[in-house]
Amino acid sequence: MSTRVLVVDDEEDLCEILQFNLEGEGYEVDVAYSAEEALKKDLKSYQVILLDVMMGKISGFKLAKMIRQEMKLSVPIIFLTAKDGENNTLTGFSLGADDYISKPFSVREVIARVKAVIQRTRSEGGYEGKKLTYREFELDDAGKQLIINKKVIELTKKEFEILYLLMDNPSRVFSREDMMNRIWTDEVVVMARTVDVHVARLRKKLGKYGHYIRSKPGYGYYLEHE
Amino acid sequence: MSTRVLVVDDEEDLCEILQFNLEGEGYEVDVAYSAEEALKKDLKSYQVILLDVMMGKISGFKLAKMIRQEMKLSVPIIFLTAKDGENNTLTGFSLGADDYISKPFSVREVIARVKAVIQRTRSEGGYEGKKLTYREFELDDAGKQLIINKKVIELTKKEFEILYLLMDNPSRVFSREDMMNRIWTDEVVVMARTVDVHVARLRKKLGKYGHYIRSKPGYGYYLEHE
DNA sequence: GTAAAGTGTAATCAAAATGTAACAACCATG
DNA sequence: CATGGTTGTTACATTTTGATTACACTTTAC
Repeated sequence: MSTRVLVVDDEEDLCEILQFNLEGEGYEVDVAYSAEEALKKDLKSYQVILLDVMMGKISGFKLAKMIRQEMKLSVPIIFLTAKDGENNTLTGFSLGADDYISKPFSVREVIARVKAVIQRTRSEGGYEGKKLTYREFELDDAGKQLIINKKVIELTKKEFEILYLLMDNPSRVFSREDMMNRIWTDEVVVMARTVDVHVARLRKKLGKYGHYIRSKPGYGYYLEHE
Repeated sequence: MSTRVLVVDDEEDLCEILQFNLEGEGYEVDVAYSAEEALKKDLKSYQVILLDVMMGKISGFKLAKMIRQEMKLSVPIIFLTAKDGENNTLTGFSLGADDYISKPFSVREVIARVKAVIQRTRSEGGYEGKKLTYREFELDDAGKQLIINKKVIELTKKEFEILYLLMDNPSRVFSREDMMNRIWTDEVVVMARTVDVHVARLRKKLGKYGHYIRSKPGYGYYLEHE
């Protein structure tokens, strides 16, 4: 799942710069030039909202309050304020809070914040401690390990990601391309056969359960129906 | 009883951001844009007061003195100070269990402090000597030391914090970023490799138990399953 | 049944991640 | 203003993982 970010600011230049850079980081970026425009979006579909405090009729604060109080959304919000701070190097931390950045800010800084916020919400919400199960498999996301009948099986990152994908959507067939898109970042391009090799290694580690992962010739891989 | 917080600062944006975020944390937040305005409030009804040092006619310090000496209140005060190079004119300032944060700060930091202060005043008297154990490790939070088979091992602060984090969540994998965020809270940014070095030093002190701390390539560090 | 396409997997080399010593900066303390 | 302890960074050694290729084997299409 790609991470979606919404930028709400009436300065078009700024929006473009942010959009360009955040997209460069692999985020899917949407832009709104006013609070009204932002309200037309499906706000709950974003992982982070960057919000200018000073804007046309409806201020960023009002919008934030609407988002929180009326729409009852808990999307993390990062405020952009015009008060110029000097050098904001920042890394504070506390769970569940929004944040603010003073203009002028460096793009680097914004990206750092966005990453931090996403990181935080990831490890906070249902993501942490998430355990996927399929037959005798128990995939422990926090521990990045697989447990089969109380036995721990260590997986490499790629193996973990492949198994995670499959167990998250059992009985769905994933083409090699699907997997490449989901598991490998855009900059990295690998051969389709590479997927096969990883699946083979994963199967080997699964021992007698290896055949739970099945291949459908011409289509891809999937988990056998329970 | 809900926890009441008063924010006193002449920067309206900042006040709003703090109010918004603290309310998001479940606090009841009141705002005053000047010392005079603050004095009209029922100051003893707050559990914490966030106070800007630099403000109009009456400075934050003066207000604090009035609160402490004339009104004889012991409400915890957290000062917000403008960060200037030759700081520490503050260190001599000991009006009790107060705290101060330099601007520019991150909202997360403020919230963390507020939580800490409230926590502290709540559990006053009852000393919290939390002890974590994992296999033959016994981590004494009060003494900030590790005991293995009756033997005391002195740890540096960072070592202690890393071990504490791991022992508090055994078998969970912490990325270097996780650790940086949790352990280097203040406005310090360190390289990810710095975490590695600390882990290495910690392992060395743990001697033959060093391998209890394991690394998972691509993910981070965790405590070996017992 | 046979050819073509698709898949399984061992072996190999390259790349990434980790372990750690060494050094420099920092800081509290006497 | 030395001093020892702590901390952050770098550089290099080592380990682990990852990508590709080659060849054996299976499935599919006709």
